[in-house]
Amino acid sequence: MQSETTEGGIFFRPEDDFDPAKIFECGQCFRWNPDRSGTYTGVAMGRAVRLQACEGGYIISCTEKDFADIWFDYFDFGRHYADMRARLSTDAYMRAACEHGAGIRLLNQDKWETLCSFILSQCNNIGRIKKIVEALCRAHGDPIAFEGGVRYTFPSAEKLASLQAEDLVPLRAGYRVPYILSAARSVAEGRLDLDALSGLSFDAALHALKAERGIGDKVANCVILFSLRIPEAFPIDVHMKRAVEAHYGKLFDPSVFGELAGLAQQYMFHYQRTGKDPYT
DNA sequence: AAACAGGCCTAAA
DNA sequence: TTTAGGCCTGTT
Repeated sequence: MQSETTEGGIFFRPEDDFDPAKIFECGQCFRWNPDRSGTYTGVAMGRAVRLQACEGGYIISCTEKDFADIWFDYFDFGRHYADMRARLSTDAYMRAACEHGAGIRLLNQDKWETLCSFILSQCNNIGRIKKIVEALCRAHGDPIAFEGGVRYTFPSAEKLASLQAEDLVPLRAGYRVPYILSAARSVAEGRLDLDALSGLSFDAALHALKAERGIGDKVANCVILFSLRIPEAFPIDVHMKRAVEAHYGKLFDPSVFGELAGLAQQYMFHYQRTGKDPYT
């Protein structure tokens, strides 16, 4: 990947798929927002950054060290998405989904933030999830100075574990509050070691996550795919269920996509939500 | 107004 | 093993 220090941050030229709008709006993250010009600002990995398109590439407002140590991996620049799309284009439907989703990348996000955010996501729409997450960060995260204003980090599991349910009433997160507090305590007290999970098999990681209150198949698969980097995770929500059954029937097994299953899911999901699939 | 959201849990077949 | 109803809250 070509990158260099420039005015306002690091200039980089992605080798293949990189469409910020698709990456940030395809439902895998909740803390990136665009302005009118399509420039995104986000808070992730304990930092606030701006990502803007420019002639021939993009500029991200960070140091060279952070680009190498954090953002390269966060944006999954080590994998070749054009190749993976080609390998997933095994039938007319997947070809259409891959083409429609060209530019998507799977982010490698913070494990605890992903776990907590997707617990909050259950039975909620993206707008409300984002509001709840921002309220959580504003109230309990650490402030970061950013472009003359202030942003807030995602609060650590230890921080949340020190709170009571009544402290989180202002989030308006309802019955999900006890779930995130319980998860925070499991992580803070070492019963749930998220870093260790990423070294396990998919089945083992799934089993460990589902042992937590408030974490079922869907949330666990999101955590595994979006933060544990175990690529065969395949989250199935109501939209995915519809897409899968329409094209592959009720007996579909995501393992037919092997290690590309998670990415296949993203393309299918995005196509289902924003594309024009004549069969669903 | 009543139903429904990008699930999960529990109880009951 | 599968299914129904309830759950906080906000929106339609």
